[in-house]
Amino acid sequence: MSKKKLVLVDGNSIAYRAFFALPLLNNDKGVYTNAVYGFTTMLLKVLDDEAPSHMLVAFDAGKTTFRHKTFNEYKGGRQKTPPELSEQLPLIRELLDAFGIKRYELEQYEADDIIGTLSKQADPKEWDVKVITGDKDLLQLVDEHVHVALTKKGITDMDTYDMKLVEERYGLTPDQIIDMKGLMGDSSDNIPGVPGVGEKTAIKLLKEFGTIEEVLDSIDKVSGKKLKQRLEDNKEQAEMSKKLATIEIKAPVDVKLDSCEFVNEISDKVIKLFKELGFNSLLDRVDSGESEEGDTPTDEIDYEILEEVTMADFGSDAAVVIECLAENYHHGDILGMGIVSEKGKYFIPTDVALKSEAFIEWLEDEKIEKYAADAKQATVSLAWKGIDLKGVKFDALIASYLLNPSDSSHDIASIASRFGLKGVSNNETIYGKGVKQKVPEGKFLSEHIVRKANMLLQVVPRLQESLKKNEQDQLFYDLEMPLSIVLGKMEQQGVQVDVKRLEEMGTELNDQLEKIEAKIFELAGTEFNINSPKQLGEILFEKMQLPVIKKTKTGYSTSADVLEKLKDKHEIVEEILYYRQLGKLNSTYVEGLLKVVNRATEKIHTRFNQALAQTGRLSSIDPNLQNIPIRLEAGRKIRQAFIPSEKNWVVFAADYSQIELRVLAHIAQDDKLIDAFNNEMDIHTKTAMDVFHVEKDEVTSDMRRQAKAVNFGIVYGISDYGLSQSLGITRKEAGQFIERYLKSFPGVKQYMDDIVQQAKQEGYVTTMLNRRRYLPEITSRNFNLRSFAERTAMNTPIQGSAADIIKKAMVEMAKRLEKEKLKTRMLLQVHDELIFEAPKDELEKLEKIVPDVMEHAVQLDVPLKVDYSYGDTWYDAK
DNA sequence: TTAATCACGC
DNA sequence: GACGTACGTGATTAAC
Repeated sequence: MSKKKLVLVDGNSIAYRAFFALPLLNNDKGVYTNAVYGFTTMLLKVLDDEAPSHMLVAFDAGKTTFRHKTFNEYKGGRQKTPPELSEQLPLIRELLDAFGIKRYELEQYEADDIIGTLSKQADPKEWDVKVITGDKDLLQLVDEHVHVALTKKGITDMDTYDMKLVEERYGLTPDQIIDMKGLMGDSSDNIPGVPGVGEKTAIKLLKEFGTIEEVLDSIDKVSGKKLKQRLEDNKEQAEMSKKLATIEIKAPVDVKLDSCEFVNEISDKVIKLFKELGFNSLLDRVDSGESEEGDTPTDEIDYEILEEVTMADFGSDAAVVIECLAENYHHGDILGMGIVSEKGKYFIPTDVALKSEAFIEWLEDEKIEKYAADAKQATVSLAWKGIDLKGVKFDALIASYLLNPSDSSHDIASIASRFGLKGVSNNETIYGKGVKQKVPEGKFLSEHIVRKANMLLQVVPRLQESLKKNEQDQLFYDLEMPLSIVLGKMEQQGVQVDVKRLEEMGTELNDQLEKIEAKIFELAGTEFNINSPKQLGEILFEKMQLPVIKKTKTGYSTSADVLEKLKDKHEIVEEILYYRQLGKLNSTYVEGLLKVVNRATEKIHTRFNQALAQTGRLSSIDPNLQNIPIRLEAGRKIRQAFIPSEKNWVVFAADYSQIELRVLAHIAQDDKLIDAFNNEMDIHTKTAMDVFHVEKDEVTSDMRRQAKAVNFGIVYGISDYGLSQSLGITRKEAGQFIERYLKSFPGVKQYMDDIVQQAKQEGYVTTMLNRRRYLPEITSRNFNLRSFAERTAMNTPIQGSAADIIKKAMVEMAKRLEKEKLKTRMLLQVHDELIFEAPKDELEKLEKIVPDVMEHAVQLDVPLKVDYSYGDTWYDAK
């Protein structure tokens, strides 16, 4: 096994160096950037030269350190850090975060001590360590496996010291560097040393005697009367100086070396930051610097445009790109197809492809393994053409998402640039955007598509390797890949809509809205746009003088919770709330849904985004079918418009009961919660019992309501503020409430503490099926950012595991329906709920199968419970 | 075109 | 005590 390479950077030292080495640059916004720039060039050079597998940048923490206890004047008299430099330090931190490089600082310790501790922690059998600094003191750390690179002049020019070079330059062992500094002192750190002793004398003495102690013990033998006297007079000072100069190698650093793992990918964040900072030359460097041979968008690429496919001889392991211009692949034509494999690079015009039996056979051959950039997109857009794409074993989109859900885009160009590959332009460059979007002519189009396929082929092995390293193979191959096929089928199947019913609702809503509008105008004494928060605010809080409850950045808040509080102040408020409610129904649901109904089939085809939500959930767009109203009856009626697509069929809906809290019980291993679920207790009542210390029959409905809100908060990771809002209590009370909850459920408390610690150590949290979410902000000094990251750390494993479970259930369900040869179709997923349409005569079977599959998707230490129902419309399946 | 506000679901 | 507070999608308005 090859050794791991750890690079430790002395952040402050390098920042200082960079600042003073470079002229005071500033970018177009007037922000000083010279230190950041210098730091970045150093970083890029180190990444290039050292190719570290692990990396950490240490910073000095506060003003005082443990050394001040020894010597109050330590670092005294030092010039204050110039503000032009200190204002750049946060940017450097941001930069490191963008690079995904771990950074660390520790109260009472200096960066040196962190570096010393970590470098000595690294087992020489496993690690090679390289320290980057501008401070000679760190040379004391050099040993067989720890090397120190010292900046010479500028910042990128460095000498690497091993034991030999230290000996060569100083004639001393690394340990003796400390003694040297003890003797000669250090004016920059205000370490006194022995007056009159400089580097030369110090080295001479140490060569002769070995250490300060030995020098002092045998002062008699020192030659030179003056020197003798000076040593005699400054004995204690010399010893203290040595102590000050000694780097602590047992500092309480709570970083595991393995958590400093570093992957050298230039992320979008880095690019974005470089742009903000105006680092254009660096942009070019990261853009083209590391690309493979013949691999930039301007380099030529050799490919064949096929005018006919009689023999589909593309081999296996082929990258397939089915290009659609329309964002919505349910309608919109295929622009063309790109195939790249060992056999060659090809562009196939859509018409050529569609009339080639051989090619279609190739696409449909399960045994021919293919790679896709977006498998669901490719599958569904081909399905609309009657082609059943099969054999897709790798989807780059999903792989990229699993590796880091927070990356902003997972298209081929973005993935490629993260690996430092630049052989493909992004879609926007080729097609433009907005109104200017158009398909480029001839070669531009085919070349772009082929480049994509070509790049796909290159990134696949890299993505595979990363997945393996993260132990996400199973998650990818056994869960998300099969799920994408299932989702594609659900999308293409679509949901039948009762258009007439929707239109009726629309007419009715419009009538009502008109009436309410008239009434509001009358009450207000004037006409205005009720939909404009600005105008509404003016009417309510200026003209009508209602009390201002809350303000927003731009004016008065008119949100529902504010209006709710003003209800009894004026009749108009209730009318406005009602107007809002109906307005929302009409515009978003009635009109919105009608807009996306396929007029020929009267079906709606949503698209599930499988690579977006940070927690692992799905999302649904065009339209969003995961937020169809249910809470209020008026809205719930919208569901009457969702009907089965065949006669004598029903809508069948099954949902997990309290899946998140069950997952929490399991993950946290909280005995009380586990018991509660094992005994099929009402979980909110049980929570109320424990939090309020009352018996079951003493739980009032208000207690239960509050307990429910707390449970809600636990599941969604809301803050004390969030809870205070939902319960209408103060933040303090909400905080105490949460505390009481955690006291009542010590297992949960333990879990919450542990998971935050873990996130700090590893930099990410995981779900039951090893989905990851990185939380770089968990070490932020900004309270808000850090708190948010902490809550996310607690919440993501819960919500994400729940997402894992229902996804697994969906894959199993699809298999089961097929195996049992049922006609029932899965249509929608709404986070903890699956919606089917089913022939009535399959109901009996479904009532067994659906709960069975869903409840046994995974094995937890508490039972999973599924409720189900069915009816003639979605509304009736309640 | 973009940001801000609001509202719907889980 | 900061400061803006689960995740999404979508409609609307208003300023650019």
